Amino acid sequence: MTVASKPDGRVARREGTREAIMAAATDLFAARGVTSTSIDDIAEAAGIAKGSIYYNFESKAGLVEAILARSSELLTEALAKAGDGRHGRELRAAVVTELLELLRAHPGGARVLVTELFRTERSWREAIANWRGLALAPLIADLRASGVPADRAQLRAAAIVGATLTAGLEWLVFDPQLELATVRQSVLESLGLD
Amino acid sequence: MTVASKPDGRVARREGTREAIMAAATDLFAARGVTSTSIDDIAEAAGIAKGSIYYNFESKAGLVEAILARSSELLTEALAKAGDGRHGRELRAAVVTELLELLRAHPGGARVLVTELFRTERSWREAIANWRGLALAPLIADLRASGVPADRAQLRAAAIVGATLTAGLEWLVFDPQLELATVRQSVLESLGLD
DNA sequence: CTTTTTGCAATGACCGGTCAGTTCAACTAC
DNA sequence: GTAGTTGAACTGACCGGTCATTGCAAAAAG
Repeated sequence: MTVASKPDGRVARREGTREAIMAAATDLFAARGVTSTSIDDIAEAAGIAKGSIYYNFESKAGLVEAILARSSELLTEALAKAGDGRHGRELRAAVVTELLELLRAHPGGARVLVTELFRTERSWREAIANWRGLALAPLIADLRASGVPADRAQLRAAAIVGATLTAGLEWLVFDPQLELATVRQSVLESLGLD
Repeated sequence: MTVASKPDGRVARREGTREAIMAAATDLFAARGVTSTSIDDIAEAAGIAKGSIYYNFESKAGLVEAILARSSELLTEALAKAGDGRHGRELRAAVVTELLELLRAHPGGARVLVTELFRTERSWREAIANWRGLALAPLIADLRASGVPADRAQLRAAAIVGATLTAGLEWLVFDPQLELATVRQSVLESLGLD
């Protein structure tokens, strides 16, 4: 082996630290909030030195943006996958399923995203707004294709995603022993999609 | 006068200061988050002295709890009113209407409540959990009366309230020019209650 | 194969600034 | 007189960001 790719073990090392930092930061941000989490807290939780955080990220805001960017990317992929080849109720049901699976795989990222979604005086506000538009695009497009006017489609998309995220967080934060299928079924019933 | 109650105009004066502090703090907390808002910011925004905040509230955490308590109280009242004498789909539709009206009247409080809802390492976490159970009680009770098992009723209540709050915040934060009726109709359609 | 060099990655003590909370003497409305 | 308010001054803890220094893996030289 070894013919093809990565010749340098250093990039792997650095990638490892970046990953450890982001993972630790995501969990702490989710539990305490961004501002209540210090860089020292993150360094300690990640088991690396404070300086390494600033070696790998420009600033605390940069770290937050990197985390939000990845969460948004995953969200966009999930909704794109749900929309692929589906329409109407079937598509909306797939959105619920994909979102819950994503939520289970990355609960911390979702919590950070949700808490930052409606903040108006944060440096990364604009970035979030853009990503949200991108992520919701497939769902909104399908609603519009079904004859729903633009502003209403936006609201309905928000309601569908909001219902799923809220029930999903309720599940993961307060009743993590429940099965995904149970949660899925409940959300579908709530949305009249069962 | 003076027979029955108010013996002193000073309590009204003090109530005014308390109100001004809570109003200013709520707006700032909603936009920037609790930890990113300083006591000096609040005093300046409220047009009162810093000392008055500590005369009227025990601490910053105490102020936050007072705000969350009032928001939760309003939420409980709204859901109780929606549940009064109604059942099934009619009740759930009334929940949507009451919540949106409450949201329009107190957008800041709702935003603070939502962002703190899923935090797990805050001093007021327990208080929020209790208030939430209390507020959702009428909705959950009706779902259970319709034959939904306990854990599912909890999830469905979360989904219904989550859908309404998410769409409602979308409305107030990003499209405040829309009519309440439009938002209401969109949420009802999303929940299959139209 | 062994030794030396190179430069990326990681470190943690440190600095300047911020903020919650305290104190208090003067002032105001009742 | 007294409950409530003011605003400035102060403290001590904490926090984001910096930087001189060290560690270390790979490349170059022998």
